[in-house]
Amino acid sequence: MKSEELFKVEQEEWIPEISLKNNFQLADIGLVAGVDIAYWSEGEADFGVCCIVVIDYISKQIIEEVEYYGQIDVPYIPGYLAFRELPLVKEAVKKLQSKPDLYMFDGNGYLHFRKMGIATHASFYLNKPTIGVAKSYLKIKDTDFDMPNNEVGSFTYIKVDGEIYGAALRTRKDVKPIFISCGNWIDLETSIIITLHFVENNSRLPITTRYADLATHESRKKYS
DNA sequence: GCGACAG
DNA sequence: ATCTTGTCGC
Repeated sequence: MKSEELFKVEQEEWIPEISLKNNFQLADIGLVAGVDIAYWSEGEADFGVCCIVVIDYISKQIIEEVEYYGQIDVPYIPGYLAFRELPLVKEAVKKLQSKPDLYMFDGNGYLHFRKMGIATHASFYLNKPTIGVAKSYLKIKDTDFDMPNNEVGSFTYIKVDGEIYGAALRTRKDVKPIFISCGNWIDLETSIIITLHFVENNSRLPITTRYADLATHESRKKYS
């Protein structure tokens, strides 16, 4: 499916259904936050720093940036990313002065073998809609994804046992797709529209996630 | 035991 | 995620 078609249905006949699935109206989205974490180690101890970058949906200007770093004592286990990263995320969120209407995570939401990736898990602490934006594919029950066409905005649904878990989205031509899934209180189509809205010409990632990623790299230099 | 494996 | 040089391309 192409993004132009998505926009069309989003603004026409799908609106009633969308409004049942989202707990908000797209037009009411003002501030969107990008969340990411970078790691380093000191001897035997592992440390991480979480950065949150808040961006205005319309102007795409950065409204606020916060960071929080600390020791990490939970190992990375595929499927359990939230338990490793959320402690830092929660502390970073406490430092926010602004109130984001939506959060975008580096990782999956519903596209997860227990339908509970970090984006979904985090939503219960944030009480805000969340979107999962992953750079690589987390395979669920031997389900491979279909490669979307090589055209900006093209995507393919990822179905497991007939149920849609997420989408492989081509955000830039000639560049690998990224994997979008619902975190919570938002539907997949709206998640894709918002993601594409924040993609610019220098990265396949939306600037929310991209800026948060760059910020963590800068923060790490200070602390390590 | 072997392979796969978001970040 | 992180360790890292050069290199191909817009």
